[in-house]
Amino acid sequence: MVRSDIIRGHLDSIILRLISEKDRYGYEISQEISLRTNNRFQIKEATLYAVFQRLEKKEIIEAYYGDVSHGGKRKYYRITSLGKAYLNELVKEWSEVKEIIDLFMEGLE
Amino acid sequence: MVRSDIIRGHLDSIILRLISEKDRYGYEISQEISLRTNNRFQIKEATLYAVFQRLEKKEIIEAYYGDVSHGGKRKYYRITSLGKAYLNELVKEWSEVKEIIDLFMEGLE
DNA sequence: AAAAATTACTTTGACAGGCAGAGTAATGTT
DNA sequence: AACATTACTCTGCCTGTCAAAGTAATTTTT
Repeated sequence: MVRSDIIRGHLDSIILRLISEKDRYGYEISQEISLRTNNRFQIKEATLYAVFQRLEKKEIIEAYYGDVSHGGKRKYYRITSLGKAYLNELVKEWSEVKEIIDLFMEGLE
Repeated sequence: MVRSDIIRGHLDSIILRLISEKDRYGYEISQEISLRTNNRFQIKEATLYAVFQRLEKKEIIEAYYGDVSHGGKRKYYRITSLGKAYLNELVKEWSEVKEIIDLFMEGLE
């Protein structure tokens, strides 16, 4: 399990990416992250919903209620056009961050 | 300039790596980071000295005073054997973090 | 030689992201 | 009925980073 304070700051990217594939609800995203990372990383509930609030406030995502299938009512999120642009920036930023940190980690692997 | 909250959590690695090359003092590290990253990233003074305190407390680095050359007295840091082991862990962790985040950033570049 | 710039470190207080823990509510399973 | 699971919300705390202000010595400029 990867420490979450090392992923810190990249949660927006991860969540946005998943929402950009298709509209999703919180619980689904949480499970999808565990699944794709093979349980090497799990997002905490409190964190996930905090991210939603932040992104919604910035109009990067928007919410609508879906049907109640099983369990509580699902709140779906879709990415806005602003959000798509933002995600694009994040992707570029990530490749720059990788370069920079690699500069210092090289020769130690 | 890369946002520093995206580098957050990797400062220990960057600083430790530089100290592991040879004993260094704060100001030197700050300049070395700017230099190596070509000013794409600059560490803030307050942050740098906070990192030193944290690492010293955990016995990952240790300090000694060097000669006063120009400006204030230099406080040098050396990496301890505990620190070397820790740095090793950080390097491994970094490659895992890269893998995980890349999982979500793929197909968007 | 006084003034300004640079080198070098420290401390305080604030902010933001992440999280534990507790709670609400509906549905499915035993 | 009791329990497990799905699903979301809220409060209060912790930690890392940073702006701002300060101390102090040396070098450069005027």
